[in-house]
Amino acid sequence: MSESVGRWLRDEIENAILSNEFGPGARLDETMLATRFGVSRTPVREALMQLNAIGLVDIRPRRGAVVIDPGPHRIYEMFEVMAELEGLAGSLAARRLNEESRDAITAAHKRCEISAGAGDSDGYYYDNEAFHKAIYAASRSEFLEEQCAQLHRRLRPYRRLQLRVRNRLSTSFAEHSAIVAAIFAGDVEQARSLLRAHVGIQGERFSDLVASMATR
Amino acid sequence: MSESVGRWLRDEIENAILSNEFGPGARLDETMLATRFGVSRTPVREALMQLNAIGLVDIRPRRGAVVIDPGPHRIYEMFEVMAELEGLAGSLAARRLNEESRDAITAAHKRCEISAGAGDSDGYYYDNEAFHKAIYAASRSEFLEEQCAQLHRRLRPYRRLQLRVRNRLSTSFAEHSAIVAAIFAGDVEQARSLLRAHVGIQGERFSDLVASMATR
DNA sequence: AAATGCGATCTTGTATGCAAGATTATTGAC
DNA sequence: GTCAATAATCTTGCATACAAGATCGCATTT
Repeated sequence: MSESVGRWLRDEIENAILSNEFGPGARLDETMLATRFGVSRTPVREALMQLNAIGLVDIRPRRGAVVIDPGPHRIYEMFEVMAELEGLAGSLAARRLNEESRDAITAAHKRCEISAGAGDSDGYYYDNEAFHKAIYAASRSEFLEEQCAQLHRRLRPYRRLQLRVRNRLSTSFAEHSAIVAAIFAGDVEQARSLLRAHVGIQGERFSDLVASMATR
Repeated sequence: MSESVGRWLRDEIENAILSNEFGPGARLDETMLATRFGVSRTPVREALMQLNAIGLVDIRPRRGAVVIDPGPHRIYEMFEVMAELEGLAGSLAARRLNEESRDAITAAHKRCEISAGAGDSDGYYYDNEAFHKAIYAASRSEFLEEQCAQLHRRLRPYRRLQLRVRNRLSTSFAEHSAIVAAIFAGDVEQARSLLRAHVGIQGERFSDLVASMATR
């Protein structure tokens, strides 16, 4: 609570959305949220506007805010863009690698190896996140890093769903190893295409997942 | 004024920033803005938060909002990402082209030809914008289209600066022609690399421009 | 019985008020 | 004369109040 109430509320509501407590299509009543969090409507409105700007909620004038439902197709589009941005990050990382970035990537990769070996799906989920963040940072492009982190965050729930798929952990880790090798070898184009494929496949697998769920 | 005051204010302040009336680093005093536009502080605050989310202003708790000064290096980073996204849009356009998109691109390209031939820098500026928007739309990826449009908008002022450079109009138009040919031929990789180069070069030229201005 | 019009109620959008932190000016000491 | 500390002022952040549009329900009509 050391920060302003508005920012705190934004994170709080964002988490509630990402953890599916407020599912897609849910109405976000200002008064309801205000009483729930014990604040007035003003900071609630501010939080909602920020979530609107991020793309998590839709605000229609005089009609309130609702949680956006991206739908499988749009989620696939988001993975497509994510793949491209990660590919760029990987290529820049391969070109500009320094010792600090190299160590950070190595450490994150090691942690992934441990959790993947243990079959710890939740653990791998977090370590995987750190691994990708290390690559963003290694690109040495602050803007790209921010864009990647933001999109990564929005895709979080779907990636989580994704890792539950059988054998995905070891496949993902094997891909990581190849990516690390390419970056460390300074192979710009290889790093780009491997990362693009790594993320892109996630998107495709995701839509498979959704499709299989929908037909049931 | 049919819309809400908040949205109107957001556009108003955004324009003031993009047209350099509020230059980089300028303090955006809430009360000042409120009296200037004849409204209360509440909608001003909302507008500022939206601009903060877009990335145009920086809001530090209890210390007010200031117009962000990206600096040449960060602007170059933004062009770098823009190049990648446009490349993706171009490749998707080449793969998914339909008659409607084809006509839209052709029409926009024709308008560019006319204004470029007339040496009309301002006219070309708008037609060029429409041309790129036509390619975003042709990608048939709504998410990508939105991302491109948003970044394109943020880079607007710098691109404008850019077109003043000598011979840039005819060079740009020639590049457009090659891009259109690649997309219409369905050459996915060619469309991607041409667009990437087209935008990327803008970024490089921009930093040249800034560097030459800075040394004076 | 279904549909449409009217009114009550609820929700959002904007304004204003008040408290707390930040900035600035003034005063005092060295 | 300069630096530091304290007080006054200003600005932001949150809460509350009020107005206007949207939603929902009821009644009336066809």
